[in-house]
Amino acid sequence: MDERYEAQAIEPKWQAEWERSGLYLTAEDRSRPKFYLLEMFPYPSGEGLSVGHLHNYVPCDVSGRFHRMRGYNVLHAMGWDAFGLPAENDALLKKLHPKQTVPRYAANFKRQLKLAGCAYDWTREINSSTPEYYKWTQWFFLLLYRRGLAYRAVGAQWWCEKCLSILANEQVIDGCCWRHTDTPVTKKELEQWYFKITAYADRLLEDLDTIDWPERIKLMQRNWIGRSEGAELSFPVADHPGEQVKFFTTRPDTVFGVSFMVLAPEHPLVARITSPQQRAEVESYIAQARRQSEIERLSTIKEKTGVFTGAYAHNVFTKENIPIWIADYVLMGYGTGAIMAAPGEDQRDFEFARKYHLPIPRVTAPADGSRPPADRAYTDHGVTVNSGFISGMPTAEAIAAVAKYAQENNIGRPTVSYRMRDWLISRQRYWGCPIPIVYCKKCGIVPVPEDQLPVILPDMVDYQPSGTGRSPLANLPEFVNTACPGCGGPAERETDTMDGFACSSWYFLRFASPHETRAPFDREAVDYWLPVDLYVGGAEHAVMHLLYARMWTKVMYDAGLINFKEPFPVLRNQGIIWAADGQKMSKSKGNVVTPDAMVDKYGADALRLWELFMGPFEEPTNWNEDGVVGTARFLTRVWNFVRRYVEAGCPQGNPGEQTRRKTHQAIRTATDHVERLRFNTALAALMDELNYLARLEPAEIGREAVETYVLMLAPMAPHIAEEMWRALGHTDSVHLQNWPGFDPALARDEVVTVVVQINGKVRDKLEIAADSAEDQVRQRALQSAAVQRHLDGRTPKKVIYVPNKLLSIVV
RNA sequence: GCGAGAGUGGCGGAAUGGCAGACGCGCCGGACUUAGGAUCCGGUGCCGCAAGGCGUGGGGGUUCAAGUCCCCCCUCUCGCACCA
Repeated sequence: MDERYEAQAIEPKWQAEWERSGLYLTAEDRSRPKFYLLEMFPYPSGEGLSVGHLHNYVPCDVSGRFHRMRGYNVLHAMGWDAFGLPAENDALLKKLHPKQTVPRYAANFKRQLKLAGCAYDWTREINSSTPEYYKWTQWFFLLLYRRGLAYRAVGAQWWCEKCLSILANEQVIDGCCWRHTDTPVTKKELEQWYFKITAYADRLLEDLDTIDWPERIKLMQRNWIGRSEGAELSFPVADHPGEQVKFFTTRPDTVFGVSFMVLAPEHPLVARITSPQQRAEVESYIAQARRQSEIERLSTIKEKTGVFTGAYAHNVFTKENIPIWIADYVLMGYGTGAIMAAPGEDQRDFEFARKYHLPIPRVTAPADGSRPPADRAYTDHGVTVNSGFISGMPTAEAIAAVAKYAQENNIGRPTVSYRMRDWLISRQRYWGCPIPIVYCKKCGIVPVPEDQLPVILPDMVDYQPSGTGRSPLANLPEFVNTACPGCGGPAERETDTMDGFACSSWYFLRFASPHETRAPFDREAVDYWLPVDLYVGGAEHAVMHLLYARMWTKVMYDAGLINFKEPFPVLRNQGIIWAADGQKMSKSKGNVVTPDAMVDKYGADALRLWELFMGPFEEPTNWNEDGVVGTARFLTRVWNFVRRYVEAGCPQGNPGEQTRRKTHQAIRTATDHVERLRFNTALAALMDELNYLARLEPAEIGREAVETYVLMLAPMAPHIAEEMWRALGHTDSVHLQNWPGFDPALARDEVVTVVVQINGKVRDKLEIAADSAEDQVRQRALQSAAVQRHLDGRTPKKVIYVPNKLLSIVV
């Protein structure tokens, strides 16, 4: 071993050697237990990886290496989420083609991951923008189509002026585009393809209970799905025979308190029922609502506004005619776009009724007999009053009674409503997976037959989005014009491409058999490897990728393609690493720290250790380069410790009892903490052990302590561990060894410190043989001078003994 | 507004209701050095010469014992935000 630890000298050497020997290739030994470790599919951006990104990749790498040493067959592979708007927007900005930029960026990511010593089986690398991959994305589209889960519909949809494309609901954040957070989305009327994710709403909701995910993420999905039970009812419109207002309510028990109705301004009924006198006012209100941005419209602070249509609905329960209004607090996108207003029991309706002097009947009274508050709605459950046949019923009973009555009298039925809408997947952009559909005048919508897949994304020089609502592919006659697969006659191809999230909805299956050409995956390989044992990624995908991938998995399950219902039974979110200034790391802010710079300065192992040590894996924290100095220093100390031992001739040694105990305790702690992804404290345990061992002589340390130390360091600092392992005389890689086990008997403390408290204050500490009897401990304590001083002659009233920990005396 | 999470030394952070501050950074002192952003040794929550006292956002409570459990309040982060 060299006298000085030089990371730059040993790291490239071992990386080359591991690659040469195929150390990280996945073993296809299906007799062993498997461990499928996966990080979320990264989009390889032109900025490259920062030390922030590594806070995901390094800990995962440690977990993978750890599991490999524990005897698992580990699948850990990497690929690129290369299709989609981010890649295309970047290429447009740089006046290049994504076909050039994507491979270049991906290669850079790969180089950086290797630089950091992350162990992937690169023979399994995938790229969603290659025909070998997107052929199967198209195949899945057809699977969904066949199963009635892909359909075309016209509707007003979210449009981003910067993306020049339609977006899915999930991709609109605070009224802005998820990729352009300063750009409010607008609505555009287009015919689009949808995936029927709502058909899976209940299962997506229920199965959340079966998976081990952060509660926060589960909650976000539950809220996003937004299931609510209630009833759909309808009231006839007075003087408009045949017209009805259909509405959804979660509180059918309040129907007797309904004093007006409200429609969304876009509701189709508005045009048909508005009276001539009200027409001008109604139309101007609709125009104004349309002009408002989504943010303005959804602002809850804003005072509610609305306009009377001049029409009345007949409340079939009270037999009264009630006015129909339009107001923008009613959303066309939820329920039926119409509500019954029960101002006594709904705060929004209450505010609206107050403003426009509409009646506020009270039909729910608090169960305790008190009066409902006068200045607001009473929204809690209670007892129904002033409500005909349901008067006197508790709210829950009244809800059921009205739903039953409605059904029996053809007024409505109990129903469930969801906040989640179907997933809109059409994108009017070039850089995406072509939708495998053909339009024929004679046959209509015709799916491209499987044997004609993939529909190749043609090369295009001029691929700028047009903004017309059609993809640039529409400008390529040789792409558009085709023969109908059904009748052979002239037909046109679909020119929209798929949302990039389609590609990432099945990629986790592809890693099991990445080169399979006859199917998206090999069934046997998937049966062995899937589902993913540990999935790690950022929380920002809570309602996008994670929801979509779950849906596709359920579709595949239903189709009998796979035997599991959830793709990611265990999910963890790594904490975000902010820049040193507390802001997001970004090129534009000039605060990005690259792994390249850190490796250059301190070495990959030191960088890796700091990524692990800087804080709990799942907690966010700020980047602080000073910490890398600390872990680099630690590695130097390890180096010198092992070097001293090697230079002493690697003595078997005769370690004392305490040294052996320290060693076995360190193994116990490190094993437990790495298992639970508590890398910071696992490393602290190793540092602590080094502090103890480093002051001993080589013969006192002995081979067991040194070797287990190097083995435990191996997943975290693979290069230095390999170098030291070889220096200890081994010819095979440290990464092929077993993780050390510990002997609980050896790890057990023989002598423990028992704290003596008097009235809750620590007055003395006793060194006592472990598991001493209480009597002995008590006797020892009473002999203590400090204890006697503080007892001051008083007799103990009560004594509590916690074995091996504490003796608490109360006087 | 609603929901979730968090608040511990100068800093990052440790602590199944049982010695608060492990481990590291920084800082102070020392050793070795021509030199130090190298290495090694010691110290380092606050007040106090000491004995001791005080300390986990603030206030109350439960307990022999509270960073940890309960109630109220403050601050920060995230998510949702007229979903009928």
